[in-house]
Amino acid sequence: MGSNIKDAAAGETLYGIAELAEAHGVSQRTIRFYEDKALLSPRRVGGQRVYTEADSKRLSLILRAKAIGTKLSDIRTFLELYGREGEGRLRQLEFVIGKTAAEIEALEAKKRQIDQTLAELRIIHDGAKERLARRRG
Amino acid sequence: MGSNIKDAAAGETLYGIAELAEAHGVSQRTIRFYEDKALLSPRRVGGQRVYTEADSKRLSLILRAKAIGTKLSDIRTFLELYGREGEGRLRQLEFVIGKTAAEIEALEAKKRQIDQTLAELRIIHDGAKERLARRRG
DNA sequence: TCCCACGCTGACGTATACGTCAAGCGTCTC
DNA sequence: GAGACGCTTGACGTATACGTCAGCGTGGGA
Repeated sequence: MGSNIKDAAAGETLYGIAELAEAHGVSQRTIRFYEDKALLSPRRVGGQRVYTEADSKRLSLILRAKAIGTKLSDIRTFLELYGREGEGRLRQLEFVIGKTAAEIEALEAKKRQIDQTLAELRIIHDGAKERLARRRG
Repeated sequence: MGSNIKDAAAGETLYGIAELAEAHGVSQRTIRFYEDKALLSPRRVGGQRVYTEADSKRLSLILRAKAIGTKLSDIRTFLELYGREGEGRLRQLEFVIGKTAAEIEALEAKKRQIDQTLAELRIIHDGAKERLARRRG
């Protein structure tokens, strides 16, 4: 039972949209939305979407990128980089190098901002804890 | 002469909305929007908004929080914590401690995600650079 | 004195990221 | 074979974070 599609002829593991949604903790609507945005492009079996392990990992990437505040449109261009990464054309390589460098810099800047905010939060947190302790002590 | 309001009676430095917007690199509309959302509440002088240094710092906080992906509504509750932080009532202290702890944890999780993404990006980046070097070498 | 730059408010528009609802089709089950 | 599910598409709705535009008021310089 479970609707996992594992044919006798041991192919790779495939998933239906319900499973994928469940596994990643997102709604089916969200997954279809990502498909509209060309972030995912599952195979179709009689009209129904069928996802591979690769699709699943891709979705993980998407969700992680989203979690750190990357726009879906940016995520899309990045996934294209991933895809093209294997190709060797010069212009493409330069493009990839530039894009990744820029993104790396942006993320490191974000980390610095987070660190600064963390520092402030800890001051407030620790201060409040101390005052609480004094009141009780 | 810039419209900086510095009266003879050396009070604190005050800013008009244009200056504040310029200084922080945001639009006036954005600043008014934040006021609608109760993130800022400048004094009024004959209907016009007048901002203090404190307002300016507050705006910095808001913008940094936004940059790391915090929703404006969350930023607002956090600014309220900042404000109340001085008070000593027990329930408030506990509230602040809980909220800040949760936020600290969330930010650290975000940092971990960023680190993971950074690692992946560096692999792609370095790989592309290497292939580029080989082609040219 | 007149006019323009600046600021204010309010209404409406836009982009992003989904949620919700309706209607239809295929299949599984009793 | 009749529901009951599950999945599909399409249309419309919603929340967030602003941008844009119109219309009005005010103060200061030519």
